Amino acid sequence: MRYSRQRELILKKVNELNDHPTAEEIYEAAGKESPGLSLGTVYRNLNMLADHGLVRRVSVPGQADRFDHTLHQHSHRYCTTCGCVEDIQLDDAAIMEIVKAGDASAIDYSLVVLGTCAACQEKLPKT
Amino acid sequence: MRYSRQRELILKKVNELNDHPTAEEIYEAAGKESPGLSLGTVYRNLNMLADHGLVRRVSVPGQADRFDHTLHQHSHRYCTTCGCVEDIQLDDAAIMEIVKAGDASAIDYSLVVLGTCAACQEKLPKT
DNA sequence: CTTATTGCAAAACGTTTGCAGGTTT
DNA sequence: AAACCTGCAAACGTTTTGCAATAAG
Repeated sequence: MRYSRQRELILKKVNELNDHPTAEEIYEAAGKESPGLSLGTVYRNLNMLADHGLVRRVSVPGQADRFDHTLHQHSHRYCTTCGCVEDIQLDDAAIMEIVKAGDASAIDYSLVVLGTCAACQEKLPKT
Repeated sequence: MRYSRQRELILKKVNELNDHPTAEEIYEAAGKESPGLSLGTVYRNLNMLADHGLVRRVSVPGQADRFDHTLHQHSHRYCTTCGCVEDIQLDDAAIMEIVKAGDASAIDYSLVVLGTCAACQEKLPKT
């Protein structure tokens, strides 16, 4: 992979926007710093970076893919109220064990939990 | 939800095609039995059926959604070689426990394992 | 008779791709 | 100079939507 200004910028933005930006959001953010940047380039680079393990792709059912600067295996919660995506801390090693018990060929897994984020839980008090 | 011939047929096809058909595949199959059926109607009905819990939507990263007649919680394997999707038997209760431990708000989860299906493992012997 | 549902076609959406020109090595 | 990367725009596959016509209750 040859160096390019655009790729460096895109990677920087994925790290800066440490929520889980979509390609579109990365495009917006990076475009301010590099006018003329094209959305196609953002997609091409995100794919390359993901292939090389420099960012993680987070696929949320029914949504645009998101990109995560955190590289180690971890799971996500999709908030069914506001639609945000956040990292959640699960015992991923234990899950991987269960997964391997059911399918020895497993090399990875993607786990998205449906739930409610902290912010939305406050807004919907059920005291 | 009012009765409709098309909806009944679509539900029947999801049950008959007990692999994990996409909307397109259901459209093909149902179209033979009901010429003039439109793809839009298939999508509308699959959404309705899924909302009412009569079918399950299976979202596989980067692919068209698939629909599953099996209603209870269960996980899937996406074969990284041939791209097929199959049910896998995991200890889902144990996973749900781990999930709830990490996120008390969890109401459901979607777990897709990346691995190799039985057919592909035979074709790639590593004896 | 009222309202849900249909077929159709157009469009929305996220993403990929072909190409000609520019950049990196 | 060769290979890679870019911007642009067109195309892609999937899914949703507006509409007038039809079917269900």
